[in-house]
Amino acid sequence: MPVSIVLFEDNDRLRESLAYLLNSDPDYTVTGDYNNCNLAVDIIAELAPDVVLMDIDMPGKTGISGVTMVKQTRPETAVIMYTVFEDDERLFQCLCAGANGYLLKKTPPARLFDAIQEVLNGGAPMSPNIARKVLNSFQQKTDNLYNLTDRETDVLQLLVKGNSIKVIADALNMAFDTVRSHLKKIYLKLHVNCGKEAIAKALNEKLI
Amino acid sequence: MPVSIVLFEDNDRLRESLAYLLNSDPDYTVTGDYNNCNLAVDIIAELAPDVVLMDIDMPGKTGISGVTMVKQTRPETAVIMYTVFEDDERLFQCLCAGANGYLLKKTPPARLFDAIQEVLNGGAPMSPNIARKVLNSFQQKTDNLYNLTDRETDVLQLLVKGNSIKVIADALNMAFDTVRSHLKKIYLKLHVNCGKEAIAKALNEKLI
DNA sequence: TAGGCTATCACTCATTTGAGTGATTATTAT
DNA sequence: ATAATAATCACTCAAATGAGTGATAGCCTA
Repeated sequence: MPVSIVLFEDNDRLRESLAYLLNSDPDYTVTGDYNNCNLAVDIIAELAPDVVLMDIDMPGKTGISGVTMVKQTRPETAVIMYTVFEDDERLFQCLCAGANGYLLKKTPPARLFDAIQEVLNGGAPMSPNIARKVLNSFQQKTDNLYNLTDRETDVLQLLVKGNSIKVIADALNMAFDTVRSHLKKIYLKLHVNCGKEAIAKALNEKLI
Repeated sequence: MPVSIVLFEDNDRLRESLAYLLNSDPDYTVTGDYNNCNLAVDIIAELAPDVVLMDIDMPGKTGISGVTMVKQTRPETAVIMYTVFEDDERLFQCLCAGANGYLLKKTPPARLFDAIQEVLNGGAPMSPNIARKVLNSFQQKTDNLYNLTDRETDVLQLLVKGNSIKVIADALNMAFDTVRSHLKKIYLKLHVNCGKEAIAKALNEKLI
């Protein structure tokens, strides 16, 4: 049985040529193609495709919510984004929504067959730039963006683990009021007003 | 000028056959091969290779600290992990250390040339399983692991942004004491003792 | 050597928070 | 119909925290 594919792509010419290309190989069959993903839930439930190729910028719902809908309806359907966008914002939104691959439209069309095979074999096809961005996102290290001193960093690290001032003081062998003194400077430097905000900022921006 | 490559791999037979394979193509040259990465800093500083192939399990320092050393010494050298390990633990440690690619040893050797080209072109070659794991890591949403109710989730979301009880109460149109009531249940369910710990746990485990 | 930065500690005061206890209402499940 | 759960609100009390102010000592630099 050929691999069944559904396309969501608002550029009619592109969508039709993609369908033509994929259908030209008997191992693949496009069972549906749409210029928006507003009804993605019903479509996916009905067609139950193996693979979805999803554009991002479409009238109505974006491809990002498209991924969410597909995955909620049928998690086993593999979704490959197919878009011109390579900004971090949209990229990571798609990944968080559950995309299984991310190809830029400059990808040579022949590579689509490889990508579909790859995703069916449990892989995650990505354009080179995209893969690099994804890997880079793991390299934390904000080069001490807020100019915290060594001691302030010590205090912040313990604070972020949820320790109270008293415990931090014990752990670092300093007086209770010294910790509070450091905390005040930390809050100033991070532009926050309390420990809770500092923890949130430190974790979100990987300052620790 | 051929692409210069350094190998760190403690299996002598494998290392030698890799070197032989890569040297067989005049576009590539292995300028050094080592059975451990203890002296990686000096080696990289001296040889300044374009690409490093790095094993993980080696006598002395692991390939994980190997990546760190290479990247600290010469960030522009691309490091491709080449290992049998595909556990999340080591994988993400390597990525955080700055690895630019991650290939499993079951990769067909011919694919090494592609991978090296890919990494030189700003890509991030990964074995399919690895790429999938990496993408999956973005799908947060621990399916309500701690059985928080809808309202508790509302409160936690606001808490995590650093809001005070008073602000949360206003935002959710509930009484101050209602928020405190929800917070107590949240702390119970998360097994924490205070808001700071709750924030840390929520962010670390992506509960929100 | 004078000024700046860091690390240290102290004291006050008002606010915030955690913990304990208890209660009402509505919805859901058995 | 009864029990369980969720959501709501109230009150107390002690502890933790933030903000303000100030001080001392060591180190580095201009």
